[in-house]
Amino acid sequence: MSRQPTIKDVASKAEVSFKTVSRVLNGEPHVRKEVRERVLAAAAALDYRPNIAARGLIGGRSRLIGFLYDNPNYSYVTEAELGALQVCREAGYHLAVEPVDSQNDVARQIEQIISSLRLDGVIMTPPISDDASAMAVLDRLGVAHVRIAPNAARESGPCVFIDDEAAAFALTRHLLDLGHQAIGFVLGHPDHGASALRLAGFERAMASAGLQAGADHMVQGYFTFESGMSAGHRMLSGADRPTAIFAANDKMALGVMAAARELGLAVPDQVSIAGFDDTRAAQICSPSLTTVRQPVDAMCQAAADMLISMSANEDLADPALQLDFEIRARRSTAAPPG
Amino acid sequence: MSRQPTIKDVASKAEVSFKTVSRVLNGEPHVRKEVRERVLAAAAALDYRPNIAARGLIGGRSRLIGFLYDNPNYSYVTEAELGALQVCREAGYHLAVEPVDSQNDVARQIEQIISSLRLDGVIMTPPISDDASAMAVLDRLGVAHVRIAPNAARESGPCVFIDDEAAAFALTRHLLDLGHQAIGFVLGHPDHGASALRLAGFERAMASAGLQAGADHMVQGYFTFESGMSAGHRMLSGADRPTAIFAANDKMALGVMAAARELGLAVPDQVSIAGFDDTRAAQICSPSLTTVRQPVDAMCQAAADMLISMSANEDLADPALQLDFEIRARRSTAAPPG
DNA sequence: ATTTTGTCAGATAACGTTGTCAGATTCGAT
DNA sequence: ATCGAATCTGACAACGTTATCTGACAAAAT
Repeated sequence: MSRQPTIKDVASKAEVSFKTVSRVLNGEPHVRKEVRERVLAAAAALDYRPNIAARGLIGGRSRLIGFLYDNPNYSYVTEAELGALQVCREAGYHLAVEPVDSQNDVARQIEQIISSLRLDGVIMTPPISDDASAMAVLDRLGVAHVRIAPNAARESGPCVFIDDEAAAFALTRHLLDLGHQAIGFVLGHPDHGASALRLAGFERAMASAGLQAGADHMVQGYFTFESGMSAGHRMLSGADRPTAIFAANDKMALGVMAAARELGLAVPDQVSIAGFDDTRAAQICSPSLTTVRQPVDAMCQAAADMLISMSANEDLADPALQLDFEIRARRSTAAPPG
Repeated sequence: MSRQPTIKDVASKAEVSFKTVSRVLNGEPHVRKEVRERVLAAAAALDYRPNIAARGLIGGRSRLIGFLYDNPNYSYVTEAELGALQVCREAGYHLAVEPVDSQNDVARQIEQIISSLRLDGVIMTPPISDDASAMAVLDRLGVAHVRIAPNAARESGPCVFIDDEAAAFALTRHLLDLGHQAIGFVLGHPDHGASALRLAGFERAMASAGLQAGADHMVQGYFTFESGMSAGHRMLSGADRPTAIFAANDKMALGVMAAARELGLAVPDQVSIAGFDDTRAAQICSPSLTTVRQPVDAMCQAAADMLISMSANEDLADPALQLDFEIRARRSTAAPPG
């Protein structure tokens, strides 16, 4: 276990001052090519790696990006993390993952995380990407941030999103095109910004077909399996049950599917079910679930890219980036019975 | 955006030298109670938080713990992360999450991560907790590490695990107690250490009942849904199909369940299915899956605790910590038909 | 009263890097 | 040859903290 080589070790090996080594390593100009190569060779020979703490101390830049979330959805978080991580690593940055408990004082938690870690920037995933107090803290501390799929205030700062409204519209159209008319909708968690947009897309598609979902075909859910199941029970037990149910996320759709099974209704023969997110479970379940794919990893890749540019004081080409969604039509949807 | 308060700001507010502040904040002795309280009050008033970079620079301790994984299982990783994170935060540490690609040179990747981040310690999750070259690098660099659920060399360093063999034994006993005799087994990924142990537990339980699984009732899987499905097809299409199948993890069990459904076999009436891990999907699926619960979060909490103690140069009470598993008997297992 | 011991507090040096500035060298133009 | 400008290089300070040493003071022992 030998000491890590420092910049001075490289300097003496390359027979230059340690400042010159610093210049070479940071790609600064004014170094002769011959010297540059000598330094590079020495650094490589010693397998030198700069001390991130020392760098952070002087420059204020920690080369650390925070990934903040409060999301019980495992696959979402992991996929998001992976996307961010990939970009970070390529740029020599690292990711500090920090769960936040949005029940308690979010602003305080975030302030703690930021100031103890001196993060260069943070990625805010839903639902905290819509937490106004959290955003206020970030602004006050002057910390760069990119929001993933926020609902409100897309103009007010960098963010990455898909067009939830258009996606919900497209998925509803898919159901309408199959011939469904009585379509139920399970609303998402009221605190998640996307919920309202998905509802709007659903309603617009219905209206475009001259239809309107009845009040008993619109049930509030909370993005959980259980809430989907109870919503499913409620809609499918009624007299005029819908022939298709669109749940605002996959977990609720799986809940609806469980309810259908308990009630002895075949999917998709008697009732079609669709979700939103394209989680792994949507691919695995039986029948596989028709859903909307959000490019979660690409979104977080883009976010990390933006933050790294920002911390290098570059201007962002586009602070509000919209990525494409994709409809994944699978086995859980089919033409209505009769 | 005002500058973060430094230790000197606290010092001048409390009217002591900045070194005294440092003493108070680090809980060092030789500070009068009155002074200590004055300093604490000043620190609180300024909302002072130490600069982690400066600390890391001087002490060599980064207060950063690495969480290394190469595991396609989302829920496992997230739950593990959460457990570690919780402990870290309480102790003022942070977690750097680093996926590793075990296809390529693991040792080199780890060396890069460690030396660029100066991690105080790393948590190694399966399957890399069994990668000998990775362990060799960690030893060489003198980085503290705790392995989660390793197979090999439990004596050779700190680790946390459950008794996979006993758990597989207990679950197999559960099937035997229900009256099953023809029990199939889907083996885990050969690179994961737990696979061999789970197989051993299964075989011991079978032997204890005077039984032995035939070769066509033992199929190699790879911990994926797809491998489980193909294994299920193979076992359930044969002439003497088993009345119960025990898959070495939940994903494969779900695959077996899908295969059963495709073959028109009712679960659990015609065939019982059991898994291992108690993933979220095991609770959600229909019928819900009988499985073994590993306390993944508790395991990682313990690992983080151990690393923090180690970085404070404390001795570990027990470098090889065994936690308890739990059998979750659910709806996917029942008495055999007939 | 004087010495010894112990407790408390401060001054100063380090940690490894980047920023600032000044000095040295090279080159082209007079 | 001589100067000016550009290019290159190095010395030194700075970042915010902890470690080490040294000094001041009080209490206890002579």
